[in-house]
Amino acid sequence: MTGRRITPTIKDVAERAGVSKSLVSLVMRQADNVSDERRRAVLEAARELGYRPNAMARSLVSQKSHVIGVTVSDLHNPFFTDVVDGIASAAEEYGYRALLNSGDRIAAREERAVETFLQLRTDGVILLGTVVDDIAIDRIGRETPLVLASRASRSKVVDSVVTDDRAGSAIAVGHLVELGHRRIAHITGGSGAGARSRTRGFRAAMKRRGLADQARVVEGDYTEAGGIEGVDRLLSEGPPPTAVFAANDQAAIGALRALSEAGLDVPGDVSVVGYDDTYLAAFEHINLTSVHQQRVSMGRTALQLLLERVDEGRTDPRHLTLQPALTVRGSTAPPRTGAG
Amino acid sequence: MTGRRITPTIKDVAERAGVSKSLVSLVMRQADNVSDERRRAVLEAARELGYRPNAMARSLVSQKSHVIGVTVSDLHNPFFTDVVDGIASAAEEYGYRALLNSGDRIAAREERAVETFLQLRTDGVILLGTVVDDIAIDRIGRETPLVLASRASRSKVVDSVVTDDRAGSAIAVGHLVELGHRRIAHITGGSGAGARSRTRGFRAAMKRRGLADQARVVEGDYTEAGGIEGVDRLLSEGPPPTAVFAANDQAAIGALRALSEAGLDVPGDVSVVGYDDTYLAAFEHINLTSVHQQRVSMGRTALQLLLERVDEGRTDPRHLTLQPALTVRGSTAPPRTGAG
DNA sequence: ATGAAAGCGCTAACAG
DNA sequence: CTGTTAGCGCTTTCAT
Repeated sequence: MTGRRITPTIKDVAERAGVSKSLVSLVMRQADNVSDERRRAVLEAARELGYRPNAMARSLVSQKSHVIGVTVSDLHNPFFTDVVDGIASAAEEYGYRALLNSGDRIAAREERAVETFLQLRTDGVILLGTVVDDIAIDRIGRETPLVLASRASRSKVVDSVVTDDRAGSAIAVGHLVELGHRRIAHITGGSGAGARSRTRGFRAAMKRRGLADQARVVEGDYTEAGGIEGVDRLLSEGPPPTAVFAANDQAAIGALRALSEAGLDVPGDVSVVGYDDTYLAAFEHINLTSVHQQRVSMGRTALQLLLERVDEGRTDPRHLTLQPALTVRGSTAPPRTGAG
Repeated sequence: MTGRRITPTIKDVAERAGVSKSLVSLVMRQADNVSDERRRAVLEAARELGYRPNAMARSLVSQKSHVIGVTVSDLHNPFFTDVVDGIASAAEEYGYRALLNSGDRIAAREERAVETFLQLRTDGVILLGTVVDDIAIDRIGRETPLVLASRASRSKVVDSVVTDDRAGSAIAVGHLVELGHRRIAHITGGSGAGARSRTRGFRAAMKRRGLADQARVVEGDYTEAGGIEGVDRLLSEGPPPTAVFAANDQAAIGALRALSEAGLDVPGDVSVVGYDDTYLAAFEHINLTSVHQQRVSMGRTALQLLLERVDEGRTDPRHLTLQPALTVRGSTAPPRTGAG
């Protein structure tokens, strides 16, 4: 046990069972055209030796690893980990294995992770919430089957699946307007993923409802601090809004905090809507109405798109859009009478 | 471009550069005993062809993958993702690559993830917050270099690195007692990882300070709901505590919620301390005093332990303990005069 | 400094 | 149904 761990090979099993390597190979791959007697012998020898097929050797010859690589731009973002769940569970169903690598929001790190997957000859790659640019994406897409999750694209060589963020904003605005709100402010997500679409969606929705002049937009950055600053700015300039729509939950939580520090009640004085419907929003302590994305579906869809390329050889690009929904919680209510 | 992607091999590069495969191999591995002229030729051919060494073929012969497998019991737990950061960054420094696989708190899934790594012949495995039992751990430890992170162990065949949870509880109690609290309650983490140690640490610390009779313990389960129930029970039975020490941040947040619903002010009426110091605790909206674990260090340490086995051939077990600290925020303060 | 040959552990025709 | 023969793409002696 203290000596060098020696891993048995197919040859060891063959010798022990008194058969050829091919026979062992067949048995290990559950081929049906093997006599019961030999099969039993092989299985027993394998068990006794603690034999485990070497996946590398196997992939080397079969030119297939049944492994797909996934880079996650930010493992700390609960949104992404839900998407990962979808990817992993779908992969398992289809007989694949998803291996993760975190990029920490740094393009160079993500590219290195991709390089690892390419050298490992994974069957395909999913880039989740990637921050690498379109040029790099196309370059990678020409090297391996590639799909983008939660990252819009019009590439001709890769697939993508995203949530319709403009629609998400429209739903949020719709909810607030139906409650009776008119003076609605929006805290943006700055240059974050999907932030621009969410802001465009907000503006368009307000305009569509004839409230363009009531719409106020302040810059944020998808962080709690950004949400706090955003509300501070909104309260110091002009009449306070009766509702705030933040570009993500973190910013919405910052808004909650700033509003409460300003002595304003949520949802009594001001309603707040977040985006992403992360588990943070569901905390009873926070209880935030939020735009929900189909996270698990996004993951499953990404994997399915990838396998269309890997297993079925599709090469023309597909760009899918998932529809968001609204999870209504306690942070939204009609405005105080006469205040709207 | 639409045809089958054909990946160039070392042979293609050799032919193009007009040299032998061995020469290309040497150049790709930055060997120094190669003439500048040939080296340039090889490098150029490789670039033109878009050659990328096949890591599988390489590992197959060198018996080394430079990849280590990491199973994370719960990717959604921010504590674990920080540990992963530590593992990944240390791995990179030492020339290794960490590949992740989530276990979703299900032993069978974790074991399957491990099986994948074993078949892939990764150089070693780290089990983070694993839920698999000691028997399985020893079995795996006999198959591959293995270290446990955030999971105590006395195994003779694997290493482990954990936080001293009893000390963590002692620090929390010490902080509260120094503020003047005496009637201190504890909400446990049920059967969760480390929960028992935290509770034992709480009891021991209270006893050491002569407050054994003031200590109240209610069962929880590391969730927000558990924290809410815990506080409800504390408030309905006997005199309310002036301080609550929850076994993790989630439960503490539940406690915060229940206390505010009961009309009690934090920290005015009741102080609250959490455990793990996750980013949740740092939200200004939550602002929770919490016991901090050295998460990134834990990850780095786990990787270093693993490499001692992989690179240096160590086989005797090492079990390390990291010391916790307290991050003081706004949820703790002296009790109201005369209330303690 | 460079090349030829052998082989890592496995699968895939091809015979029989 | 089973064994033989070639490789998969690479590293590694061993010559030269």
